[in-house]
Amino acid sequence: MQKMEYEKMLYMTSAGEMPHSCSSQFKLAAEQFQGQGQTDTYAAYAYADNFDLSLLPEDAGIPTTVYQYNAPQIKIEAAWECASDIQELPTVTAAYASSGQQLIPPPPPAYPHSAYPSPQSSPQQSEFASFAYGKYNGSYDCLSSPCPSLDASSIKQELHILPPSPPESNCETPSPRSACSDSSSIKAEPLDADVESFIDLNTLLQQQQQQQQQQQLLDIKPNHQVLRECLEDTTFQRKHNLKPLALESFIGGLAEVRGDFEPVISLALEHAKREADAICAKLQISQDPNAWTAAQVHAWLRSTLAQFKLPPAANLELQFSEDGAALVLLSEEEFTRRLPESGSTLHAQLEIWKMAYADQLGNQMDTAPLWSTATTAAGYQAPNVEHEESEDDEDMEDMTAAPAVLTATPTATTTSTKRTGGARNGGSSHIHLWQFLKELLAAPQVNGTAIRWIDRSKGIFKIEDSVRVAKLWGRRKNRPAMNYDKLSRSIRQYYKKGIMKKTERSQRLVYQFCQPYHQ
DNA sequence: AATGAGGATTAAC
DNA sequence: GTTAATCCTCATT
Repeated sequence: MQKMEYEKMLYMTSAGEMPHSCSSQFKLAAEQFQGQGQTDTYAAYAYADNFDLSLLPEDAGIPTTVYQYNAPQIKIEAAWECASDIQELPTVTAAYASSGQQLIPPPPPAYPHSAYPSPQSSPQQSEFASFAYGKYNGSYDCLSSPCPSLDASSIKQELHILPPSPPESNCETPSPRSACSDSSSIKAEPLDADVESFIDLNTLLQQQQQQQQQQQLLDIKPNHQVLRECLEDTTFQRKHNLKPLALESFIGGLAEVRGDFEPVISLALEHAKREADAICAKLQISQDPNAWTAAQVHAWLRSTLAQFKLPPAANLELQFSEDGAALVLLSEEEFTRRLPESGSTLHAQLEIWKMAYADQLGNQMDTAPLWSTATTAAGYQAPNVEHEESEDDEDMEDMTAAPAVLTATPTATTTSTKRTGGARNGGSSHIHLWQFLKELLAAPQVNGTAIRWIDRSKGIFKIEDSVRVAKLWGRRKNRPAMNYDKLSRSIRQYYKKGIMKKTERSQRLVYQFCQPYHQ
């Protein structure tokens, strides 16, 4: 792993090699936080679109830790890139226990799962994508940094020192292109006492603009003199007690990467959820898009169009006759076909809603029992410590521990109490298996790498971890004895119902949604 | 051994 | 009646 691969990673996103799964809506959520902790000059370099690789020091001297400071943002994308390769989470949180860093005792986790971008959306899906790419572009160098000395707790500390956001100045629209002018119409009702900890997008946007200005200034400097100077400057490393990292440890570092970025993603998802809460309250609609009536779909569409300052659709009701359950099954292409100007944005936003709701369900399913076993008075107990009574939960516990770090912050202690923790199934036990599978496919923060799209346009997916998918299904249906044998039997029942089928060339664990169920 | 296919029965709604 | 869970046998990979 030398410079070549280093460069490859560095340009992975800009070269269009960003995995299809790295969705724009996730970036959308992620960029809500990009202002945080980004006051350091180095961050601007990591952002630079035209980051000159020739400026990088030779292999041995790559000051990888310089870019690690940008870790929270970078890892959001980076980790999804590698998420499919990370199955075994124990190493993730084991890092917390072994890092030697001072760890803040975690409160109950707000989010048991890491939040990964939906694999459904294409990079060109929305205008946010280019923005996000521009921002995070060139940041894959962080992938090469296992960050042994910068764990989530330090990230949290960075976030913690941010100036507090004015509680009433919410600009809740997640897109940077959506100004606050419309936000009054969707302003969050004080649904609970946690509103005051709301993240203020105004602040974030201002910080972001400052960074853009910084970047522009840098761009016009000949030979990237400032960049050179900063790359050679090690004060940053000393300041943060960072050590140069061996690129060879990249693979092993991915696990830690995942652990590190989860808090930020949880925060992003948290924000998305709060925004959704506010809109739900205003429109009097369910948080679950599947529950929307056609009229509520229209209300949501109009609200979202206004929110993003998109041209209002004259015949929205005619174009979208679906109810919520059908709406969530529409592809981005279908959205775009109906509304060329705004379809991708609407689809992306809907994906965020779905993700936020799925995350909430995940919390309802898993938070309470996991918290009690995974993070007790022992503090950061290494998750790979056996919990003999709950083998089924070990994968979830692993996902829970990392986000727990962040929940110590003022902005993230919020929903852990407001959720109906411990209420298993959350009233979603009527879900059909095919819907659940689509939900998993759309919410990899829940399923990890257990199931993924092979060819989304054709509705072909693969169950990568049959045991895990079966467990998740069993959890959802409150059927502890569920296994893949039973699950697959149900899937096979779908054959004659025309819901699913095996692919033309039958492959193990590969199934395909039939057309009406996958557009 | 894991997975796939499908029959049969049962339970929940 | 529908759907899924469960159990089963047998075939395939």
